Amino acid sequence: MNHWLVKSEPEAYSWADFVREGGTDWTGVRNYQARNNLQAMQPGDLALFYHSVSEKAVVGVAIVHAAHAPDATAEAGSPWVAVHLRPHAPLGRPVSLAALKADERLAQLGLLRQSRLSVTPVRPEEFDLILALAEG
DNA sequence: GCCAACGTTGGC
DNA sequence: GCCAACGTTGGC
Repeated sequence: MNHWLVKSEPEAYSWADFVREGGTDWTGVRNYQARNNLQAMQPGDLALFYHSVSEKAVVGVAIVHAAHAPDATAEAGSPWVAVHLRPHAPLGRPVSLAALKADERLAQLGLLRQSRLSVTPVRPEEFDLILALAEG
């Protein structure tokens, strides 16, 4: 099983929206590197859900419910794909960007190394550590 | 509001 | 194929 981190601006689509809807097609990714990550996702993979810009914190865990399919919001024949994500669990408490940066064990975290990439892989030990930080 | 990072576009 | 210009993202 692989682990991931997906970003969303809460003003555009928040964890609360995600929970309310019970899941969503993760559409709108228009970057090849992020698309490649979407294509590598398999059902059962877990993804940290990060609120960018206004909140800057990991707030929950999503689970990949369906592997990639063409992004219905893109033109037919375009290379863009979406996966279907469902809520898996909220975090006990959000883990802020500052907290991620402050932990030297997360120095290689994709989010920190390439802050603009909207879908990044997360190493299992990084994933577990972030969950542990959320437990306080 | 500013700016750094970075991806894309287009002229040459 | 190179690179300058430009647009977008997202942290500060």
